[in-house]
Amino acid sequence: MGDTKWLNDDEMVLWQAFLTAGALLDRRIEEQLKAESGLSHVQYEVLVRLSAAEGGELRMSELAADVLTTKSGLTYQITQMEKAGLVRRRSCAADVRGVYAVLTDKGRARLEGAAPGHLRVVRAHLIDVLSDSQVRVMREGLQEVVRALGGE
Amino acid sequence: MGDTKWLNDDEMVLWQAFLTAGALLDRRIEEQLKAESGLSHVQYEVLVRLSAAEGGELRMSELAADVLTTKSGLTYQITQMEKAGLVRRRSCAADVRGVYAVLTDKGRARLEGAAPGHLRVVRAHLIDVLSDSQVRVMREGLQEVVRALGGE
DNA sequence: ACCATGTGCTTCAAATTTGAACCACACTGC
DNA sequence: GCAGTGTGGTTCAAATTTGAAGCACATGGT
Repeated sequence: MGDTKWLNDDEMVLWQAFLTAGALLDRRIEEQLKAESGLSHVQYEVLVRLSAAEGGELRMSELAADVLTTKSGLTYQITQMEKAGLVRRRSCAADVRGVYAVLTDKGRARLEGAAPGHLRVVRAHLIDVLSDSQVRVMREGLQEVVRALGGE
Repeated sequence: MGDTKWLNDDEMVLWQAFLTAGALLDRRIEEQLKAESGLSHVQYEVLVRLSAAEGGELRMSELAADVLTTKSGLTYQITQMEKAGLVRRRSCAADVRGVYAVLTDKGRARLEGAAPGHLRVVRAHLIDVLSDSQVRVMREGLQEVVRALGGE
């Protein structure tokens, strides 16, 4: 199979910036969230998804897919969060194997406490450094990338 | 400290797509690299940086910064890679505390073997799904984000 | 009803990551 | 010279992630 198509300068820089931005931003978010609310980013995302869902509950598998983690990874996190009282498990009536993760009042409160600070970080380092048109173009580009990766 | 400035639709979608694209792409890369070359993404990046450096060697701290990992994280990886013969350590003449990570021939060969496959994944899921103008805008936008995060 | 196969979640051990010590040395100013 | 502070790397234990099994049940076809 033939020659490798290397990246040109723009492409190279884009790829590098994509990796760097992702890593640094994640780092900041992780720090901020842990310091200010005692949550990891995954846990925060779990709370977000649950609070947005009907009745504040979701099946484990769906939640795992939503927060982009593995099944076993989610099992671990939900166990932690259950110990912390942010979430509880409820078994599914229709399917005995099924499990719902349910947001508790404490969980919802924690999310509400954490959201503003989290938002500030996302704004400060991502959204607010971009112009409206950059936001639009990047939104479309990234959606395309997600599509290419089979993210629905 | 007043009200929280929430994200509008475009911003929300951008942020979500950014997270999703990053996570999914990383997953693909990790799989592909491990399957085809027995490397993790971090290890691949280490090889890339070393091969690009003068004499194929870099100080541990600089390398850690380059590949966006922590000092202890790099120590661990370099130890693994040293066992695999991809890299070796050399102590620094000027500063007794200093350590260089040095690329071995085997390491360079491994990188050369891995690069084409890796490139293909990056192209297939990121670069080639974007138009030239999207690449330019996203490059600039992401560089701005990196700057905002203090990535030099 | 029954078997074969698939699903949903958990469990397990191994690999990796994290962050806080820690050690040995470099450097600065006194 | 030398105390005080900073740096470069490593070490350590704890937390998390990963992927392969495993388990118990659901489902479709016969």
